[in-house]
Amino acid sequence: MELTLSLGESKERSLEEIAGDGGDRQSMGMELGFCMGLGFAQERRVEVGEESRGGDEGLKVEEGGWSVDLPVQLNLLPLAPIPRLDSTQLALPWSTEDMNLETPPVEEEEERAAILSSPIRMVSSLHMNFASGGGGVAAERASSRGSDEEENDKGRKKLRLSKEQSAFLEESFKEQNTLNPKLKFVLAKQLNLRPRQIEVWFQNRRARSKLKQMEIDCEFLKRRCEMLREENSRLHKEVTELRAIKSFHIQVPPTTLSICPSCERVSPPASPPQSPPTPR
DNA sequence: TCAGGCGACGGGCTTACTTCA
DNA sequence: CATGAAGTAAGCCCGTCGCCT
Repeated sequence: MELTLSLGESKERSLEEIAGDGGDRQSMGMELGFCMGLGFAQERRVEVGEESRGGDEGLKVEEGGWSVDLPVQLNLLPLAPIPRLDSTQLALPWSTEDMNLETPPVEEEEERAAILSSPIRMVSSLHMNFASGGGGVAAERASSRGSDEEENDKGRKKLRLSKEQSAFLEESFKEQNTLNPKLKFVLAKQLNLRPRQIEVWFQNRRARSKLKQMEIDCEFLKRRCEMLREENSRLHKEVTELRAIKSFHIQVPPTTLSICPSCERVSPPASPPQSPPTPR
């Protein structure tokens, strides 16, 4: 789905341009991308790839929605594509599915390297061990989930991540909303979850973030639409007035017209036509 | 009891890589 | 050796299910 909205006459960028050469077309497929021009003098731009990135951007996203300060052009863009690591390059010695967390397969050094190479510095600074009871009941349930699943193939086990686990993942997501294989395994190990769970969490998080962003954008567009409607009606009124003046101008010879010094409007001559024009 | 949140899953698509004729 | 088709693996998105609060 590519939503393109264009209002007004300001110059806009096409989605193709926005996507750029290096854009990941696959992930672009469902990204919300639109460009809205409103025909004002300045240009502002908001890039949306993650949830509500308020701050220094031209448009601030607040709890209640957008704080509108008359943007001219709004471009919602996907984040720059993040290069994926090939799993074969990583030479991971364990299966990507059903990893046995009881015996951590990541070498300490590898893990350290993954952490350091990752933009998620929180990972290294927090480096919690959720396996040692820090994760609470959910973590315990999570740790025993592997064997549970083998016993219980038919029904999917419902797991609630602990607050700590959620917060940790949230921090990771803020830094980078996509996973590379190494990071996935590092997070899985640190949170005592399966890599698949990390993967699913990120997928769901992206989906929900996108949904939330769309709601915000929708709200913003509604407001803009309303503002434009009001302006449109105001301009219509002005046009009507000008037309009335113009038609009057055609009927009355210019020599008989006068301009009111106070309101600067063209006034018809006072009757009778022989008398000098009197300002209104 | 009901609604919403959220973890989990399956299916479809794309991309990168490998194999083979 | 170069090349294109077919196969495979992995990741992502989307829609949905169903448990839990």
